[in-house]
Amino acid sequence: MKKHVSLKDIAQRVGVSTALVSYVLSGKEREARVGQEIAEVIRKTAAELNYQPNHIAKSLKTGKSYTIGLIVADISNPFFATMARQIEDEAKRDNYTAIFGSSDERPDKMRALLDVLIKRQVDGFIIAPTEGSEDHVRYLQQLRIPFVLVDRHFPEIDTNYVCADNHGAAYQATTHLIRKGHRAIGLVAYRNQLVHMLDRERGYRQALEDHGIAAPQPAVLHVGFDRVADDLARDLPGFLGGGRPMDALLFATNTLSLEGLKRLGRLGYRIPRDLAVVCFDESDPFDFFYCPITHVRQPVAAIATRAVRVLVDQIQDGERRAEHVVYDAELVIRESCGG
Amino acid sequence: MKKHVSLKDIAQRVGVSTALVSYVLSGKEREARVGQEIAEVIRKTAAELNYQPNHIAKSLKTGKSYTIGLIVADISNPFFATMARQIEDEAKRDNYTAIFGSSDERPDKMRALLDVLIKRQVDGFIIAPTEGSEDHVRYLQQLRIPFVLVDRHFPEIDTNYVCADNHGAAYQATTHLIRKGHRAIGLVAYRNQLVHMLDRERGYRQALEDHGIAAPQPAVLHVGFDRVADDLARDLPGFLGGGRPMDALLFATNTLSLEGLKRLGRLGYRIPRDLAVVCFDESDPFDFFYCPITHVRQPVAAIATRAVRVLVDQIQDGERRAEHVVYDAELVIRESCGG
DNA sequence: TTTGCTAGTTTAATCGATTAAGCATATACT
DNA sequence: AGTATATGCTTAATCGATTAAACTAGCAAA
Repeated sequence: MKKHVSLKDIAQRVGVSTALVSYVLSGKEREARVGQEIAEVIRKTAAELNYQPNHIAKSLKTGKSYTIGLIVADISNPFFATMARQIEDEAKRDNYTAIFGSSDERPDKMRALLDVLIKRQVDGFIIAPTEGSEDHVRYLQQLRIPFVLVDRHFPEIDTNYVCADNHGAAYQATTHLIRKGHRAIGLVAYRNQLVHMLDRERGYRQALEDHGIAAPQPAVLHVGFDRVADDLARDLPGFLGGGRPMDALLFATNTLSLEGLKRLGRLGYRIPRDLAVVCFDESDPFDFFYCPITHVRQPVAAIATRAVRVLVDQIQDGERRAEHVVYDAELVIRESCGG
Repeated sequence: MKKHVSLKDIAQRVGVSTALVSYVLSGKEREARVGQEIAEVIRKTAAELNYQPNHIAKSLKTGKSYTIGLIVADISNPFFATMARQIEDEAKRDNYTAIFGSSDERPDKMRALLDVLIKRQVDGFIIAPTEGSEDHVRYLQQLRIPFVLVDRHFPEIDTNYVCADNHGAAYQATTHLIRKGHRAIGLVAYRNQLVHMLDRERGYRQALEDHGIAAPQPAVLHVGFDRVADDLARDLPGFLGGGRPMDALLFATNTLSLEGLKRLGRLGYRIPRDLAVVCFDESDPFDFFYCPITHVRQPVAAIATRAVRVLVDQIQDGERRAEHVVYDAELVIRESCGG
């Protein structure tokens, strides 16, 4: 059992040059004017030997790996896992395959992943960039490697990006809480400067302002990415029960939501009786909570498929200008904001 | 801005042959007796030019891609997403990178994925094989491509595998239900012949038998993988309320659990009052359910890291005999089985 | 002076596929 | 007959790195 069947093996067996075999098997027989009979023989022999072209050799020669590097914060986070799946499916349509890596929201890890994948000659990247990774993004631009940012992006850098309308989503969620009669509405967000997080905060504040409601002091509880549970345990009680007690909370991500809901339970809050809640993202628990949770559904599938499209377009035409795609998010109304 | 810096560029700049550069940059300067000064110059120049070795060229020459193909049922399923993340981290220790693909439990898709990844010259596979993919597994054996099966395996084929003790886990879960006083215990499982599913069923039956309890008729509700919600909607009521009504259910996977719990809610069952429940796998909702769910926690991290270890060992020594690793699962007791 | 060794470096083949260019031979056209 | 064109196939360079083998000095020993 030979380890690998190459063009050469087929060529020898048929008694022709490897060139001819290559032409036939890569569908160039018309352009290369290959004879009908010999083409048939070649095809048959290839099938007999179960020839599998060596994609690596092809890549080396053509300079195209048909591989997409996918860098997210954490592939085990359902938000990114779902996105990964959609990207996989969409990429397959164009014969692309994805290699993934998790940055854990750390710019150094992100950079390391970029370098590993650049060495592997990926044709382009789909990236949920970490905070403080502006230079790494510029680095990709210098190298002229196509990429699309998803979920977040950097307003000061002109790049492709595909994301949800975070401002609008937060605005809508906050407005919903206001309509339901809540006035002391707090936001629980990550302590970072990424635009998706800031937009959520801005959308939230804008909604309060537009409805003539003063933001609580403080209005936002900032939580560290890698210490969500601890920070919430320490800070949530004070945040909720400050000068003027909160009567509603908006959680800015699925992870924050889950930890927050757990903590609220331990603190004895009943939802929506003691506190109304809206969460960002989707999460199975939202449906299973004793009080189903009103949440902001991001169009993950649309973001993923569009990101692939934009990337593939960019790969095929490196000169095309950056695309900025923003999808509306949807407020899924359940029962966590009261009647 | 040059697209790519190669060994040649460095060689020209320094005024030596590419061989020398290669020796220095791949740490072979001792064996190749490269001069100290020139080695320094080469290293400095490489750094200046930000040289990134072309991994593809290297792979072509060495025949090693340092890439692992990961094939699971669905990367967006938290069980597999978590596994993917652990595999990513463990593989990185040995400089391996993972390419993933989702089979959707379909053997044809699995085969297609195998072929795509074989063409890409992955050094080995970690696979959660689909039902009916025995021939594809044998195909890998014929090609002498190292692989490790995870989660499931084929008893009749001698391969590496790493999985949980499904029989023991189901036995333990069922025994727990019995101890809690339940007698009419049903199992909800996928309709397939994969060993992990059969083992769960066998463990369940064995526990009943060992405790002198007759299995309900029917004892198992079989559900199609791609029609979980529909099948449950149609069959669950009859299954529960048959001749002798069920007083406890064991769900064989996380997806079945979630759909099952939803359906039970709609049917008006209160847990554990009307029905006790134990679920397989972990899932965020289990903690958030109005009645936290007793469940079987599989050692996903252990399975993933061990699978990588076994695979890497196999890659390095193709002759080593197949390893069979079975990890105990843990019953996490919550409140869904009554006091 | 010749031989032998060592250190330092280059040469060139190789991995497997792609593809421009070249070389025959056959047929068509004037 | 002589030239042009089409057909069918091969040659050989190439992608970028690896590495066995060859080569060149320089120096020591005999």
